[in-house]
Amino acid sequence: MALTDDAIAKLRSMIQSGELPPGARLPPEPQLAAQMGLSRSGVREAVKVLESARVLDVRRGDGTYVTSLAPRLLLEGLGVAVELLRDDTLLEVMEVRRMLEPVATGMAALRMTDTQLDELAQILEDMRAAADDAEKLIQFDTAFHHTVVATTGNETLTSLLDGLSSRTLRARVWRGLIEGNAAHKTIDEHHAIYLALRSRDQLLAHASALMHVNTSEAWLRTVLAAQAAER
Amino acid sequence: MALTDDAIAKLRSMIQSGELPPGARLPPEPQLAAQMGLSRSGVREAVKVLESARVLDVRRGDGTYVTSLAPRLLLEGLGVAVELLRDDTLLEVMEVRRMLEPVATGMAALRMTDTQLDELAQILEDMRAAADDAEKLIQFDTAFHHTVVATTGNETLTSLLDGLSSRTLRARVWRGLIEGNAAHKTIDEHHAIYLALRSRDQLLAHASALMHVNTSEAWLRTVLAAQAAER
DNA sequence: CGACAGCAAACGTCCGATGTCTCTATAGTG
DNA sequence: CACTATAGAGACATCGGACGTTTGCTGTCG
Repeated sequence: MALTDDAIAKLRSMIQSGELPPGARLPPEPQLAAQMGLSRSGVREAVKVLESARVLDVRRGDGTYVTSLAPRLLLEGLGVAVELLRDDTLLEVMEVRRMLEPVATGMAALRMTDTQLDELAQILEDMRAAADDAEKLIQFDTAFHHTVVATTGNETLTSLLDGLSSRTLRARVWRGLIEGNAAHKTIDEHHAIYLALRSRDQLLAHASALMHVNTSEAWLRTVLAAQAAER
Repeated sequence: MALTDDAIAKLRSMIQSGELPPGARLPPEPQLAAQMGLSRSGVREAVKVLESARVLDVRRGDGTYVTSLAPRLLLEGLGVAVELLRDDTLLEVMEVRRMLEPVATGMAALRMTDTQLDELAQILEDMRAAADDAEKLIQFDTAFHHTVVATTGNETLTSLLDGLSSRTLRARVWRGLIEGNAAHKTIDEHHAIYLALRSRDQLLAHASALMHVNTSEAWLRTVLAAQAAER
């Protein structure tokens, strides 16, 4: 096919070139169709694709606008992509986290403010209180890591790591952790990371984060193996 | 809106649940429309979105199929996302590369075969021969880093790093490098990485890769600053 | 047995109509 | 005068059908 894909490419290049800057409003669909030489249907498909990529923001009854193009938006798709990866490639994802998250945590140790540390302490407390509630544990776990990475001030990095730790991936790991009575130990690992961050010790933060991701990876392996055995 | 997005979500969940495994063929569009309770137009938009995300493969005259869902496909979108990032966030991307690529290169040092090393040597030679041809330099530069990272055997990692080093980003850096008469020095950096890999020295590989990314980052800063000054 | 023509199925594209939502300007009201 | 309710215009959402083009298959013919 060509027409619709051409339209997608054309819109993308108009945005990339600055002809359609963030916040700009696109012409109405019929007009856009005329400009690009295809029917409104084709334009709608093209717009829909860019909307799903968070490049365009379609407001019904109003018009279509270019988003802010912030990393947090454009990299959102990474999360859904990871959700669709097959089981055997999840270990690859975990390996990337293992490479990236410790470095990011180490960097966070250098930049974290007292306020942010207190925030972490609060999350840690919540986690302890959540005990065996898998749902809440996952939620606080997500918040913990997000908060740590976010303090690097690098939104791209944060979005990437958020995406790599998709919800279903986290859920699987925690399912294993809880069933294996390792939730408590894992919460302690978070505490260790917290302590390293509070002492602004980059190396220790790096090491504790690596230990932690390693634990997650191990449990993911367990869960995947158990699941494979079921068949 | 709801109908089309519901359809997207429904298709995605059918794929994620394994109801539509890789390679599976979807029902024809009209039938799909009936199943999901919307018109063919809506189905087409949904399919188009998933096709652009490399989740579905639409073959005209034949039918629509689920792709292999390989990381290389699903993470392809990262590249186009990075292409659309605004200039001020490119430095964030570079910072992520700076964190990830050295680790990956270090890992490659442990796993690289002699054949792969020879391949690298060839690329290096090509690079030297390309001299001032920016186009070729970019191409060989891309090949060099891709080859190194690919030897980690981690397709997810490879796709991520490929995506982070988008073509336009590379092009900008090299433009700066050439205009600044630093192309030769940069090629030497590649040589240093190569030597570290050949001696299977993980730490040295890590260090040389960091030095190299750092150089790229510095030139990106220069290019961005020069561009900002133009206005 | 192989090549070719024809057919059926499926996607690509277009068109026009109608529904629904938003924004805005206007008229009305206290 | 300020505020509110409302009517209308504009824009996207969805639908239904029609027609073109491509692909894969199949049955026939040499």
